[in-house]
Amino acid sequence: MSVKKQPVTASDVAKLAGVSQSTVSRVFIDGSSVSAAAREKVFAAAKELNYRPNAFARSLTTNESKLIGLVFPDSDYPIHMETLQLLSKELQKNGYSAVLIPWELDAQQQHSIPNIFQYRVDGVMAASAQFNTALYEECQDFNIPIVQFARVEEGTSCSSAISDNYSAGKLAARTLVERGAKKLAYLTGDIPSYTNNERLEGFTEELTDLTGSAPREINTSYVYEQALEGIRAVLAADDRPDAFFCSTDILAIALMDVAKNEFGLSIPEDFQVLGFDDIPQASWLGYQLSTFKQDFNRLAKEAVKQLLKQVQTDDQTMVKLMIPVELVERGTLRSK
Amino acid sequence: MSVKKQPVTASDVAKLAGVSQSTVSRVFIDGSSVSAAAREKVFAAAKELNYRPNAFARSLTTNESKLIGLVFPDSDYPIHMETLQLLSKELQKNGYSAVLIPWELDAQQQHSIPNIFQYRVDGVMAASAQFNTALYEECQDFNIPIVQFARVEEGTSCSSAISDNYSAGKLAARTLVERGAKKLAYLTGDIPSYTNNERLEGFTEELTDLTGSAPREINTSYVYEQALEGIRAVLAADDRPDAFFCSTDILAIALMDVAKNEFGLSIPEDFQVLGFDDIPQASWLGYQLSTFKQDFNRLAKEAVKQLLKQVQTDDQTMVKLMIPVELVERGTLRSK
DNA sequence: CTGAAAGCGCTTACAG
DNA sequence: CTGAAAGCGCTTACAG
Repeated sequence: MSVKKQPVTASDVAKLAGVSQSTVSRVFIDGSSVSAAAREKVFAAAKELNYRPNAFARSLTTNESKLIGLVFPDSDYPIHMETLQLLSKELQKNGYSAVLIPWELDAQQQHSIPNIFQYRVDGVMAASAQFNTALYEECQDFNIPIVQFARVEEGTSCSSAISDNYSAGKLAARTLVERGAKKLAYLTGDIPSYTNNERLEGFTEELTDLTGSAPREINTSYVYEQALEGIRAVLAADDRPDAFFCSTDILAIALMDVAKNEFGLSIPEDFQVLGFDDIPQASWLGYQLSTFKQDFNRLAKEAVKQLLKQVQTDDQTMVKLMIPVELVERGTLRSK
Repeated sequence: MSVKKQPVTASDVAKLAGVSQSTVSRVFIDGSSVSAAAREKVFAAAKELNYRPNAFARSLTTNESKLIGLVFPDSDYPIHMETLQLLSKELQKNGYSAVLIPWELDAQQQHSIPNIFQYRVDGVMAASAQFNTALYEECQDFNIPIVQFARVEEGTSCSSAISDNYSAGKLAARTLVERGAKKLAYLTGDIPSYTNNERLEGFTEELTDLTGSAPREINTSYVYEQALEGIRAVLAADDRPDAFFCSTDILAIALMDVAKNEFGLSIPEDFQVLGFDDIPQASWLGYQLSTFKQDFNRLAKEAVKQLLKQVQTDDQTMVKLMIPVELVERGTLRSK
């Protein structure tokens, strides 16, 4: 074992400061009654000894760890890194730290999820696209609040902070119709999700209201390479849509890539495209994709706020926070 | 405060199993001597009560937390998410968990780094592009091993696992010259880094050996949007290079984007391009970028292995692990 | 192999 | 405001 420097404890500080250990402890607890004089002496001693309260010892008595388990996004989808930053910083701001819970566990490893609970996280933020049932049940068992970030798993009861996908869908329909689209399609991946359904529902309802007919729904894969084939089929057919609302920017980009590179088509002349997410690539020179931007900053703030509320109070009311989405116009829509 | 269920402790399990609390404890420690009979009884009781050893209590006595602080990548660079997954899973595999240390802290927040040390992480993995001096000093003070992932900060003494940038640079020069390039350039960003220097050095040395002259060095920004202007200037000038070795794929893509979209140039006809990283976009239809692929899987494995070695033994020898890089040929190089 | 007991570094009533 | 003491849930010599 490594020769770890003997850590300095509250008692060491107490000795140097000439006060009791209890007093040292109080100095580091907000709202404790300590005289200014004692406080000074303790701070001085603590600084000299480079003292840090031991969070483990603390949580042993307080029964709260100030640790939040973070189930983080699985794919390398371009915005996830930012999301993680936001979430982590927001937690930090509130005095909490994030412990990573790797989402991908095979059957044999399933038992390692419980391991995370050896650390007694106060709450769990689920930001992964996959939803881990074992994790969910474990949280239920231990009465640990869990909130879902930018996702909703149906059939579970946890709070969530998500973008207003339904309204985005409606706005997409309205916008595309306004710009003269006649044959609209909704291009999406292969994994069903609540957020995707909401978006499709909004899109369909609004379009039906406006034109009397529903959009064509095209299912392919969320993975660029695997989406290509399906897209080729759609573009090659006679009934090619003249407007696509894509459920991710990656899909929109895959669509544009095959349209331009393999079919010699122009956008928005041959068809209009609307994406979703506003990933960095959406603004690249070759794409200039019009898309919906999710307010991840606000999503993170709200999600953390809600989680901490559930952690710190008895109020376990499940709430679904809806954050508006913004249409970012670039070059893949016709002008009005 | 929330009504947290009273957690079940080793004593509860002991009572139910009809053994002492010490025995329960031993059952959950690998290598302790416990009779098979006792072990069975304890497991049964633990299962029934849904018992999880409290890691905080444990680390209070063992003086090790099995927690690794993870300073994670700052940008939304497309491969970082994968890296995080790999690192986190590798740690998990070894019985450790990762606590996030947000890298971006303004002056006022600098004190929040020390806070992370209230959790007594056993080691720190620095995977961020930025290097936080406060963190580094804190680690030194507390004698906490730190290893750098895919980066090296000069003037500090910590181990690191990085790609063999020097050899990649040499191979880039050799390859480009082989393919007939005469006017070679090295296109890079604005933030100097050890890894970038190594790559440039390899590139320069090999090129000088081969042709007698050094490459032209072009500095712009690592951010797509901000790189555009500099690239335009280079492409507009008379002395346009006929081959670019780019220090990131993002730069290579920005270069190709302006070349095609604004100058009507073709690649590799008008010039050849070699990237670095092999981000997902490199294989997109519109790019087909030839590039160097870093072996992040191996980097993660080695980095974790090294960190845990330093955590668990007295051997604090600083090592710099060099992982080979692979050239992925796609469409931006001429044929031999 | 196993139990009783001390101790890890804190917080928190309880007295004063 | 402050100190002495109990207690949080474990691990680990120490005896047996």
